Amino acid sequence: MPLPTDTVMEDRVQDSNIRSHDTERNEPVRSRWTPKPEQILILESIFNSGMVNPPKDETVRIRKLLEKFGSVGDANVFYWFQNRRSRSRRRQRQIQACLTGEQQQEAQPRTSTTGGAVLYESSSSALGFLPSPHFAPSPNCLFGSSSSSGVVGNHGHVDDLLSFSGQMTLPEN
Amino acid sequence: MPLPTDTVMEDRVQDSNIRSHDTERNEPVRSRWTPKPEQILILESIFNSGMVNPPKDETVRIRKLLEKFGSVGDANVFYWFQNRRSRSRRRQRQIQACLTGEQQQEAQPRTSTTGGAVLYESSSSALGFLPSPHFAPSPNCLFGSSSSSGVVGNHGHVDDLLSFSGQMTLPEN
DNA sequence: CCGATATGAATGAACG
DNA sequence: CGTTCATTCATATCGG
Repeated sequence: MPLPTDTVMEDRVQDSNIRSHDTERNEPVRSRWTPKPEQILILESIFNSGMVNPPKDETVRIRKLLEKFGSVGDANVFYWFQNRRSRSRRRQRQIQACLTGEQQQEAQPRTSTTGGAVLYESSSSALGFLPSPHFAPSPNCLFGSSSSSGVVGNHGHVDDLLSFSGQMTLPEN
Repeated sequence: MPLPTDTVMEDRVQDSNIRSHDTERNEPVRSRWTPKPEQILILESIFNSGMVNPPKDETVRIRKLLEKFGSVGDANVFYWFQNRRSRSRRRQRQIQACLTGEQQQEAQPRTSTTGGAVLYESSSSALGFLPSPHFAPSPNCLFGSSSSSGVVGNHGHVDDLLSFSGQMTLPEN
């Protein structure tokens, strides 16, 4: 079937106008985008509907949709889906690893490779996302590691490292 | 002169990070290369100098230069330039798209693909870049903020909001 | 006030 | 070269 293999998306990196102009005095000016409940609802709907990796076109459409409930940029939508995918995946992998650690169950032949062509991952299967709300992290496999410390006073001196050529042109941006 | 020029670039300021990345001696086993500020400066300089696609030879040279400030491989340099180009490109396109809504600007002087040569980007302007901290680059077409939580009177038709199919598994919030 | 967690944003690395 | 994944950083929110 002619899937819109447009695959021309990837639109992140927009200007994150932080604390620019608070349209409303009730707005505590957030530094980063905070999706409103309605927006989250929409996004999750789409994601759970199977569209885990919307093409550029769809991304824009989604953004326009979300915009009705609050300012949002294409990049935000893009990031949201990316993080969502990544997160879901990681969760599953962790859970799997958790189980395999004791069962060593072989049940994942490559996961069909992410780079295959998974544009619309069919969530018809029982997997893809976890319907469970917030299950307590498995106390067995998960371990919090507070890796603090690491104060390093590095940095050498920037000698004459700019001895290339002085063209110094600021092309973009 | 603190003129809010459009001097922008993805300045990621994460100096006060905890687990710093000391190179020699105490390597906290870093999975991927994290360029140090000095290295970034060098790379950025070169890039802004017009050399957006350094040949192998130059890559090696650059790598050796960077090595003075921390471990780095040729591949890292190579990847860095690739990502840099890609990102710059995307930025422009996004900005352009932003403007197209007003000016319908048609311009993309597709730099001739020099095959595998150096390819000095010609989109050079006359300006020196300044390592400015994180700041709002070019605020153009972007959102602002919004509030209105809860039910919103959809003054703009929500179209087929749930045309994707609402399976909503509602997390827990 | 401080620490842990959740999540948006950035970017290095790799795939096609 | 364009797109996607994985890892990391930064900030918000919560809980003590």
